[in-house]
Amino acid sequence: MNLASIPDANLADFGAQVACGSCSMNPMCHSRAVKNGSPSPVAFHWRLERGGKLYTVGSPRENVYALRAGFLKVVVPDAAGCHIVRFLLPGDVAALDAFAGGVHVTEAVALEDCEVCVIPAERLDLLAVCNSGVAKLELALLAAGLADADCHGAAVARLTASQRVARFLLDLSRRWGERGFSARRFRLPMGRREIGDHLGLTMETVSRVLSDFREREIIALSRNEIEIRAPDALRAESHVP
Amino acid sequence: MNLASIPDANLADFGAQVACGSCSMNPMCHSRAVKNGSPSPVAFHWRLERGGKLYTVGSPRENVYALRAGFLKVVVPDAAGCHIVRFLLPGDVAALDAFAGGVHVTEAVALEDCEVCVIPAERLDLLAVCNSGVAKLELALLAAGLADADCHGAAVARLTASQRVARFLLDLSRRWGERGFSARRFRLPMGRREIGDHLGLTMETVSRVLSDFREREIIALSRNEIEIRAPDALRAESHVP
DNA sequence: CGCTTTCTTGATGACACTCAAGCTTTGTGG
DNA sequence: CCACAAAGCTTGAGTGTCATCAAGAAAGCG
Repeated sequence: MNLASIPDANLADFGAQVACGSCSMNPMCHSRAVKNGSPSPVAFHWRLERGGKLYTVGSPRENVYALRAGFLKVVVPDAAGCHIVRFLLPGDVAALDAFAGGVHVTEAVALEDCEVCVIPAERLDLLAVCNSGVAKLELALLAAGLADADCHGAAVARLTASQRVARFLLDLSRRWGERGFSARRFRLPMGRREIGDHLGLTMETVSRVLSDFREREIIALSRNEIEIRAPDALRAESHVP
Repeated sequence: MNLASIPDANLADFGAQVACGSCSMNPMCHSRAVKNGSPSPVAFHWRLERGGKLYTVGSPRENVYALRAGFLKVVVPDAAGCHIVRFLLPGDVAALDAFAGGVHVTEAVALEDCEVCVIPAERLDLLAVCNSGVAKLELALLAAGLADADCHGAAVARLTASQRVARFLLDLSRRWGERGFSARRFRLPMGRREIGDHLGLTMETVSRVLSDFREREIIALSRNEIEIRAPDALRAESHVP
């Protein structure tokens, strides 16, 4: 069954559904091979409760997932305190990290109830062999992830706390915007501690920086939601002086 | 011309030549398609002087490179001070970052005189279409790079200066070992400042940590060379207590 | 040999972490 | 519906690690 054929009623209780149009996997779901009768890449959908894990460290590569609704964090349980590698929004793809050794080196945890499109790895491999467009899509997704990771590493290594938080907010804003949602006002599905775990800061520091931005009227905050009042000020804050 | 067919005399002045056997691209050079008469992936070899750039930020995707001799640093010129994303040793592959947008988002600079196998992107794409093993190799290389980047990001975000330096040394040691060189005693082709730019530290801090390790007889140092005297102590130092 | 570059070492200070307490929101059971 | 508990957030005070500034030593290079 293809994504487009899922009746909306099944997802009625999800607020932020992604249109398939802005999903990273979209080109694959609509590839010529699929139209010509190849099995659809999406085997089925899966619900995941808040706190549930899509896959864990060490588990074998079985599926790739397109996040349809909800939010995930991708975690490296390496150091004490668990570093959060990235947050995934609807339309993002998870489980690309097992292409190397056939085993996951990270784990993906639901920040709230999620729904994902499950794409069996075998089926994906089959599609990639038949269709070079799919193979290129895989490469592009991985390369984009690599570029993001490198950029994030650079930021965490060199920037001050305010710069990191400013960047983080701008990044989230951009990604929401790319999906057709408001880039000025959006939900923050992760807690302060999780933002800190992502940016290499403590919960307290994140809270202090956000309070500072609020006092300077750069942002407005309500626990789980944020409004960016002065994007330019935020950009100025995020750059090296 | 294939790698194996290059007479050794051409490379006589390179000390640390990699055996093709330990090159990441090895499976591709010896793929069935190549044996059956497909064009060899390596179009030609290229020399690069110390300080020269293999590719720069914004340049289009033209080639992929296998580092045959010498050392490279991969740099994100994003922040002031230029963050060094990773160092490449002989046998490593460069220029994988342009698969996403078709444009490089990093640049690769030679730490000393280098020789690289130049693999035209078109030829690689062609091979990947014909041979799913090559396609899988590309994916595996990218996924491994992604895992490394995530892991490095986590380390830089959460570890102390000594922990980061210890990890860096152990990582270099492991990689030299994997290539058949001594994992106990090896060259440090990069300067202190460059180590710092990689680890998110200053030159001075790197120097202090190295001096400390030397005083504790964990390592022995001579500017460009290092001997790891107590690997276990280094491992202990690199872990979170 | 003098020059430049790189590395080392010291003193000082800033930024973010730690510890700690109070506050707000969320969830649960009577 | 309220009271209470639990979790998360905010804010403050003190401390430690690492950056900064600065000067001197060692190594490379013409």
